[in-house]
Amino acid sequence: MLSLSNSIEKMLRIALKRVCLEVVEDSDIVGLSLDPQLVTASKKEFGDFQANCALSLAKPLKKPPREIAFAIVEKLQRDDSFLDLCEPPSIAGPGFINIRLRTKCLISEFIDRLEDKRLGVPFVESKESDKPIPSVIIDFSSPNIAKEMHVGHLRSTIIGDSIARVLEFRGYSVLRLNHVGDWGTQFGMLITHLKEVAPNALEKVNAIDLGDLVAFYREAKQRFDNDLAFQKASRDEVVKLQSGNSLSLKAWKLLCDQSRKEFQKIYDLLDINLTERGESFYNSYLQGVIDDLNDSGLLVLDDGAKCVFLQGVTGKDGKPLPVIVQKSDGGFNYSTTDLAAIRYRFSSPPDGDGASSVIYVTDAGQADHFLGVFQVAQRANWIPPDAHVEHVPFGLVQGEDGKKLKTRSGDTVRLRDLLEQAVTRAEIDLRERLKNEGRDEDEPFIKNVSQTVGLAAVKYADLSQNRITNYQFSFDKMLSLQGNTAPYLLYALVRISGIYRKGGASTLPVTQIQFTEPQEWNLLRDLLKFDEVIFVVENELLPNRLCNYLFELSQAFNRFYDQVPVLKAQDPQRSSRLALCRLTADTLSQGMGLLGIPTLERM
RNA sequence: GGGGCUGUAGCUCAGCUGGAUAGAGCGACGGUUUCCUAAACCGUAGGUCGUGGGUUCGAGUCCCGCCAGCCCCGCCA
Repeated sequence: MLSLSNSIEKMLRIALKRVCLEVVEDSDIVGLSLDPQLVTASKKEFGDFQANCALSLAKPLKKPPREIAFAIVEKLQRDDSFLDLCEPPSIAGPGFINIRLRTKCLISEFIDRLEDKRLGVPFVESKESDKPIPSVIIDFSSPNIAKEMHVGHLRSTIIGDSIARVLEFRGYSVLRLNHVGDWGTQFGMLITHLKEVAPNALEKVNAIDLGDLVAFYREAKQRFDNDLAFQKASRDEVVKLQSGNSLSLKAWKLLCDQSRKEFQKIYDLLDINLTERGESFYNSYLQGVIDDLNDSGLLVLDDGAKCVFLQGVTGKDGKPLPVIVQKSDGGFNYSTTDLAAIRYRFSSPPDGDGASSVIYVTDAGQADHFLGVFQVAQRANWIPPDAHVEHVPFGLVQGEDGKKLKTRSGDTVRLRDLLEQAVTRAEIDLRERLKNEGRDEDEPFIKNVSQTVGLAAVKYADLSQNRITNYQFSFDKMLSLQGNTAPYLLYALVRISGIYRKGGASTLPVTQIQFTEPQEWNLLRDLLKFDEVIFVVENELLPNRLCNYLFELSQAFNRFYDQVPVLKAQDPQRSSRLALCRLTADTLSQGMGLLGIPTLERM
């Protein structure tokens, strides 16, 4: 309904301007807001839209708001194009203008949707016709080599994936980058440990399976924390690695390959596509970052470290905080890498991606870091004028005790186990239900439904919450099959499939569509809001808005399904309702697809 | 000490440029099945929107103070 509300807004704007001109002089109108303040009606009883402008204009126009509203409505009632779309508007309360779309208008929108594979969502256009479609880089997931993926990665991974899917659907050219932690000081201890524990691994190919990487990492970390000689060896190893020592590189590669295999299992399970481009990719660009910063006069040597001091960000003593780009020992750190990445991503090919927008999906704890890095990049002129860079933060994953789940030293829920458990619990639940209902299903069906439901539940639980707030991790809630959960949405689709299985074929042309029940109109109105929701998700990068919408849509459908017969109805109701079911199914599966959740015909 | 985020029903959370009587879900209580999958639907109960000011015709939403929780704060990422 985006195009409809845009049209109505234009008509309102014209009416509003005329009303204002009757009251004030031409020269005074510039100071007035001519925004009709058209929004979705706050309650269904009020209609489809409401215009709130009369209230805020009361003071400047020195007239009661209801009088202004009345004048606007009067103008609208003389506008044939408006009356073609809407019922005569009404005034309510202190001066709200309530607008209700004509049923023929809703039905014609509905018919358009039925034939539109994109469900009313337009393709993105470049601002200038000669320019290519904007390309967006989404940096998400980004686990660390030699560590297991845990719940924290889950958030970044599925939120990032969903945002990517929405932008792809809109037609952006999207590059999904997995900025894996495949470089840095932790490799010193890992390689040192590897060399001691499994020296053979470096001689032959595939000589060793590292097995549990978490255990391996823990062992190395523990030795690093407690053994001074090991610490020294680790630090030396970092230098060797960074200077390109072949044995060190081999060990490094071994660790990366092993991790990559583990990550890929999770990505396959979750159906996540990513292009791996780890931190190490930017190694050859790090010195360029320093040189560039030096040339632009931003670089300051402080306490032996090369820094850029931030503007407007002060620490203790009120002094500006630095971003350290080269440590006093000559080594680079994560800020250097992130800066190199920004520079590369915005630079034109071949030594860059030429992105018009870069989005980072990481936890909110990194907000300060990114703020600093973005500022430096800005001041170094690495971000083109039309381009933008954005940090999309999300809250912590907390346990049921409300405390952060540990990530560094053990006691982390492994993502693999978590997903497995979700699927197992879905399976137990399914088998129980089959038993209770006396249904007999084969094993492939049970396995497929369990996996789909289990994984969907995990994804949806995370996505359906506003990402800014902390996420309270709870197996029970995540896997609960009632309420605002993935299974509820999946079930609505299953019901629709059921109707088609029982012989639901439309027998009348769409021109005969008509609706009579309030449940039908409610469902129809919800269906037509899909394009607006996608617009919001694209702009706010909040997948939970889409979840909310899909939940409300499912509720509207379930009420319809419960109270209005489809197959038993006579035409034209029967065909009309079948069409409604079809669009509901299309919208739900499209919407869930954008959340990265596959759907089912039966469950 | 400085900065960021959060504080809405017993619990988990929505609340879109400030707008009409603050909404869901779970849990609790009660009802619905000759009918397309009851993983559903309908109803009841439950709120000084952390707190005190301010701006405004109008504040959960904007501004300031305070309280509480969590996170971050120069050579880890």
